[in-house]
This record gives sequence, structure tokens and C-alpha cells, in this order.
Amino acid sequence: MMVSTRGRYALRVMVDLAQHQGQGLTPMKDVAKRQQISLKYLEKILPVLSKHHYISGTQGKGGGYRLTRAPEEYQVGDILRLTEGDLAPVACLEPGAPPCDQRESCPTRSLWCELGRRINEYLDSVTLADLMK
Amino acid sequence: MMVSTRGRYALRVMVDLAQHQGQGLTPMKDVAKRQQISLKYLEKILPVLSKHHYISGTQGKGGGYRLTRAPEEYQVGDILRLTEGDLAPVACLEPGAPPCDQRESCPTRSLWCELGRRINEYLDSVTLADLMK
DNA sequence: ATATAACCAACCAATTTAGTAGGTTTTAAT
DNA sequence: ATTAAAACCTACTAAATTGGTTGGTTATAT
Repeated sequence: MMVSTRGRYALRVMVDLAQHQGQGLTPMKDVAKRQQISLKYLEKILPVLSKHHYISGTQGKGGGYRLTRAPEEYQVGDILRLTEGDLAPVACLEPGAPPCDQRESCPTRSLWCELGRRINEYLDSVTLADLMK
Repeated sequence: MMVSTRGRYALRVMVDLAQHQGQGLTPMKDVAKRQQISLKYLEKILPVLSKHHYISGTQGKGGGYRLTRAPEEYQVGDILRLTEGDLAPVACLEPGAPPCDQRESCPTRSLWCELGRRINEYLDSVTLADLMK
């Protein structure tokens, strides 16, 4: 398993926000109820999306979140890389991974690179708008 | 990360065996030394491959393992699914997963299905022979 | 008899995952 | 001015997974 609940929930929240855009701000309480996800857990996942301006949050009564762009302009891959850290299929391809001393001669390295390339390529080819049906 | 050391090591062992086939039986001690992997850990990973007759092991002095088919006849996907359990990109697509009560309406389900399909398709298109260079 | 190989079972430390608990701060409505 | 509701923040935790280790038993060639 490569994508944990963090990435999956984040994506579902984004789709939910997309489906309710134009209705002003959407409070997470509503999203949590609709998506059957713990509100407290969502609150832990969202900050990274708002810090990178994928969504904007307004505090206080009547506040909530909204998308900052049109759904067509969000690539699923971006949302997942942000919430999951990255989408490498193996540990030795992860960003801060300790350099493997056999990486020059590793017969499987190119397999993992190509797999990672294909995974990212596919997820970048899908947008939030595609997921709205 | 989707493929742990279990699958990665198993694959490297299989490539190693492929590169030394025709030289009789290869003891794991040699493979462990060449691949810089703990022998004891390898011994824990290999049984599933020999139980499914991907390799055959001979005990006793002068014993070791060998491939049971030609390298071209091993799909990388098969080796990984066997050692990793499965290659589902998300928990809700894993074999024994509790059925999600929102799966009919889940807007992201088809994304994960298609991603899983592409991952398995690619890994099944590569054989051990391809990894021998 | 001995060395060497696969095979087997129990344990273990560190990390990750999926949360929970309990707040503080900001803002609109009353 | 008070209150309700929202985002935002920090610390903790139980369970599972990962990546092994320890200590053997069994089988076989020399």
C-alpha cells in the first residue's frame, strides 16, 4: 500500500470542496460528516494544503475552506505528493533516502525508476474535475 | 512506499540466481554476501518462493537454490505479489480489506483501480531476463 | 562424524499509521 | 460585549508493520 488515509482523505476533501464551490465557504465539520471522516483527523491533514495555497481557510463563525483555483487546475498527483510526502514506490527512491552504495550496479533500480515515473505520470494526468464525474 | 525490502530483496535474489544459473546450486550464503543482505533475513523471505515452486531448494552440504524455469518466464509482478502479499496502491483495494460502505459512491475509487491496474500491468510486462541486462 | 546447507519458530526495537484529547485564536452574529 | 463557530495548534497513544535477530532442527555430501 502506497497511499495512506492521509492522501486518500485529502483527495476526498478536495473533491468535496470542488462539488460545493460557489456555495461560499465550506466548514470541515460538514465535510467530515459527509465523508464519514473524523473531524479532528481532518484538521491534522489540511494545514499542508492551505499552507501551499491549494485551499484557503477562514477562521471564525461562518468560516470554512474553499478551493483557490478551478478543479481542472488541480492535478491529483500534486495533492497526493503534498499530503503523503512523496509517491516513490520503494524507499531507496524517496527524497531523503540514504544513498544506496550499490545503486550504480543495482539491476532493479531502473525498474523502480520507471515504475515511479509511470505512477506519477498517471496521477498527474487526472485532475479534480475528472473525479467530480 | 509500496514495495518493502521483502519484495525488493526477493527480486534481487531471483536476479542473482538467474545470473548464476547453469552453475548448479547457489547457496544463500553467497547471495547474501554478494547482495549485502542479512542471511537470516533472506531465509525468512525465501520459503514463499520455494513453496510456490519459483525456486527449488536442496538441503545439506553442497546444497542451495536454483530457478525452476528460464528467466524469461518469470514476471516481476508475480514475484512481488507473492512476497509482498499484493501490490494494491491503497488499503481499500487490498484482498481481505473490509468493504467500504461508500464504495458505490466513492469518487476516487476508479482512480485507485486504474492506478492499480497500471502498476500491475507494468510489473507484469517485465521479466527476470529483462533485469539481467 | 562433520561440515554445510535449507528450513523453522519465537522474539524485538523502531517506525508509521490513524487517530484522540484538549486546547487557543479568530471572526461573525446576537 | 458576549457567545458560538470556525480554523489552527500541540501532545499523546494504541495498533500494526518493518526489518531484522536469536537459536535452533533437519537433511545431505564429504
